[in-house]
Amino acid sequence: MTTARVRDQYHHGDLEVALITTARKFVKKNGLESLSLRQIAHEIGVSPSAAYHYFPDRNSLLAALGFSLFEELADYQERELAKVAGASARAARERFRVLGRTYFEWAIREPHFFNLMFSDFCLIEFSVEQAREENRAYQTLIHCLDDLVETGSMDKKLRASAELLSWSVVHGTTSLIVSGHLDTEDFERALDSLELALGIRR
Amino acid sequence: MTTARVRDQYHHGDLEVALITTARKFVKKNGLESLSLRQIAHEIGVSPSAAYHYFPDRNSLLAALGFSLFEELADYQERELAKVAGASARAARERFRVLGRTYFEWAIREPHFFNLMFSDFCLIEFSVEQAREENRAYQTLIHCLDDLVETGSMDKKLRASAELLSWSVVHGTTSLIVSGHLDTEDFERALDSLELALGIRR
DNA sequence: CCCTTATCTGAACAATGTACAGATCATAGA
DNA sequence: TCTATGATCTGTACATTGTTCAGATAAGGG
Repeated sequence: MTTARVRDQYHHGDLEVALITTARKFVKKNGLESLSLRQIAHEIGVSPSAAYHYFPDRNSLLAALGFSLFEELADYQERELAKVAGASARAARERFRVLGRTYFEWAIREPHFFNLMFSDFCLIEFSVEQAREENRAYQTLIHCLDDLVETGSMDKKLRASAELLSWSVVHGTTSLIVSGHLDTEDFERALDSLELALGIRR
Repeated sequence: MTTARVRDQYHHGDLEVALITTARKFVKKNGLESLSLRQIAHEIGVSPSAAYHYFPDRNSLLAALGFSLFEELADYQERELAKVAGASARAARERFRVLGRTYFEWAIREPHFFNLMFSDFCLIEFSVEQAREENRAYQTLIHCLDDLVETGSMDKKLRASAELLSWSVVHGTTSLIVSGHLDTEDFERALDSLELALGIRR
């Protein structure tokens, strides 16, 4: 009785998460620019100024949403990685590609999310918390590269370069494709080139 | 007498470029979000609706600005590249780094410009014209890579991968640094790794 | 010199972010 | 169980924004 689909209580009960959830829905559909606090409030069935009890301004709501999206991405990646567990060289190589592909596919499926995550909005609040979240993905990458070395699938000499290079290539192509400067099929090509350059794949 | 610093004529004479120039100034200082057509018009000394004779809406002005920024970047890169002309292997390698560094430094010096260039605003109008502008930079890269192969500074086998990989790494690290996910010094490290991976440098 | 056309003005409108004073409720303490 | 305190939300208000449109103004060709 405390929560209600159509507002029938003076107190919402879960307004903070409702704000983020609804913001998520709007950003997903129309991107950042058109996002309106008033529309969100209206959708939830709450007054325009209610949001200011949880967020100092519109930017902060966007930042909070961005933060939650980093979590979502990391969750998604870990879920997909679990599907190709295994100690074999083949599994290690597959995990490397899956790690890149999930990043890319996430961005392609929800370009507005990707744009938000790397926009100005996600610069202020993020430092410790975001770093922690991102480290989750980064640690996964490190682990993945170590597996490649251990199974003899990657040139050991390039191991030190591999982290930064992999992340840059994956993020770079993704960003360029999302912004329309490269074609979709370029991603797999870039992944191939990356593997070749890192000495991965027999 | 046709142009005037302080408006004293009914007709401005050069309103279209004045709009872009002034927009450039505002974006440079405060980024995209805060850009206001009314402020621009006020700064120029013209009525708020005057802009609509040249641009259908605010987005189009931003797109036009973005387009001109791609030109600026290409100009800047070509200017810097000219400083390290030469047929030697050393010169070719230096050009490769300069090409990356100018991209990066441009973005670091004017992050708001970089954000605009790869934002949603620059997706609509750009297809033919932007492609041409970007090809200017891309052709430069191709030429640069060919020089590396010719002077024996790059593994020929990796030549095919090099274009996409180089652009992705340079754009990727730049984007991640501008958005605060990597540190500034990571760029040169990434460039080193890229060269190593491509077999460049003795 | 007039008249057509490009250029710009002025007033208007709806929507937005945000501030603030007050209403409403939930709950801890009596 | 009653009450007061604090958290939560409303209502109103304001300045600013993008955008529209009818009309004023100027430039330039016939």
